[in-house]
Amino acid sequence: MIPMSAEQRRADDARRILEVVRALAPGEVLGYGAVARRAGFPRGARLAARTLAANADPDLPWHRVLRADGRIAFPKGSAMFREQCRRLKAEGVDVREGRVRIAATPGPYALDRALWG
DNA sequence: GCGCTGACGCGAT
DNA sequence: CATCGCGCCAGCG
Repeated sequence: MIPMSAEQRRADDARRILEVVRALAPGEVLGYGAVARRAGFPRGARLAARTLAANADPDLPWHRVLRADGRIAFPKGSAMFREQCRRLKAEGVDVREGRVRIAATPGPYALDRALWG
């Protein structure tokens, strides 16, 4: 095993998380924990959140990541909250009261296709 | 090392 | 449903 500095490890973890987020198709939403699982971090919900918070890539579809219960993670009414709402609606996602009805989400997607698919 | 904090999750109430 | 509590993981003072 080649030793990796803590800094390199963080960068690598972030890269893996971002890779999963970038793979999300328009209208496909996923929870932070689900994103982390796909990236190989069984209990990395917070890692996913941190990674998105630090991200600067303007092309990253960060708005497709929600909390496990389908609600937007930002405080209701905040600038980020409104921005995420706007972006989701812009791609046809049904957002009501800052939350997405996962079960009713159209397309072949669901919240991580029932969390494990 | 210690405690607090957060774009979290989940079961219990 | 809405809340609470507690677990979890990193980062930071």
